[in-house]
Amino acid sequence: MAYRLSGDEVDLPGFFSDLVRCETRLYNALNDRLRERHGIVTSQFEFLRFLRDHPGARVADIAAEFAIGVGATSKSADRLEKQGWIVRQPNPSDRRSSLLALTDDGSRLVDAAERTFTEELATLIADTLDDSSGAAAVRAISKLRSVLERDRIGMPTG
Amino acid sequence: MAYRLSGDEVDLPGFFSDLVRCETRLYNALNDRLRERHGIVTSQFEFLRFLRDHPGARVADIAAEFAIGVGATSKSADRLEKQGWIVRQPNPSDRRSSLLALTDDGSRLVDAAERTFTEELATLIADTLDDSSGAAAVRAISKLRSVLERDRIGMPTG
DNA sequence: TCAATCTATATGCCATGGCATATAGTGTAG
DNA sequence: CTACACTATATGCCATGGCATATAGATTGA
Repeated sequence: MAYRLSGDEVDLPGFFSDLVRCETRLYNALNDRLRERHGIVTSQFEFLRFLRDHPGARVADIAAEFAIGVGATSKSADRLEKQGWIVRQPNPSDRRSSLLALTDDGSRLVDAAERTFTEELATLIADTLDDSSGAAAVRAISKLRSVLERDRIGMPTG
Repeated sequence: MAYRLSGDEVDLPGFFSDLVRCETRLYNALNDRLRERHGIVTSQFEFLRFLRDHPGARVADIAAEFAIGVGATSKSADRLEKQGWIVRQPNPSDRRSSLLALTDDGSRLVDAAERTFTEELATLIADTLDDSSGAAAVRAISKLRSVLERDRIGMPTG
């Protein structure tokens, strides 16, 4: 026991519950606001924002980013394309895949939705995280994400 | 600006992305392991564990705990009941609702699954969170959950 | 009492995601 | 060149959850 000096052992199942509950409630609250103001939900906003920041991404790139299956990503792209917010452009270097890009409408939508998203998120969590413990939490979650991504934890099969 | 002394301002959208990505990957990884060993997924494990720790809970209690709709909760209970892991017992003080409880099979299942869950979770995150920043993160997420629940943020309508 | 109202749950329809599989296109060994 | 393995995406079926609505039971005010 000489090497177990810290009092930092944590209740991991309790932490996991807290993490999931926070995520659910924040997602729900952001959904409500984005739906009411822009007719989209948070997952769609995240998809569009990623595409704005990574133009020409392929379906597989998006699936990897969000740790969802490529099938689900393809269907999600179908729906956004049907709404006229994104387009599939032929990929000159590989005809199996398409390069995805925002339309002008999609571009306007994501910029407007981002303002709502940022504002709502600030009202939801800024006060609670605005101390040194909050800053530590932000760093720790960022590190956890890096580790999970590095080790390719929790990638769906399809 | 005299009162803005700290350098702790955080990138809230970045934090939200990290939080969601962690949750997704952890949930996926736990799903894989629980499915392979016990034939259930994480949401079912959480439902059963809550019922073990709150015997006689009603559908509405479970919906509130997990911040999901009562309709979804009712359907989830249907599926668990069909598997023989829970039962709906008549509520003597209100015939509109039932008191939910684990069967013996459900009880055995949740205990076995809990061992898998705890073990897998430790493998996934113990190392990363085992420092003072991790402990701070655990406290901050716990506090955030409390605030969100206190303010009833992100409760679905139905 | 009893009508109006409220509450708890169940159910239907829709959207989304997982997983399995199909299909088209790529790369490669020979 | 060409068969064979591999890869990227699309699609079908299923499970799950949101939201709207239906229904039974509880509550309340006159």
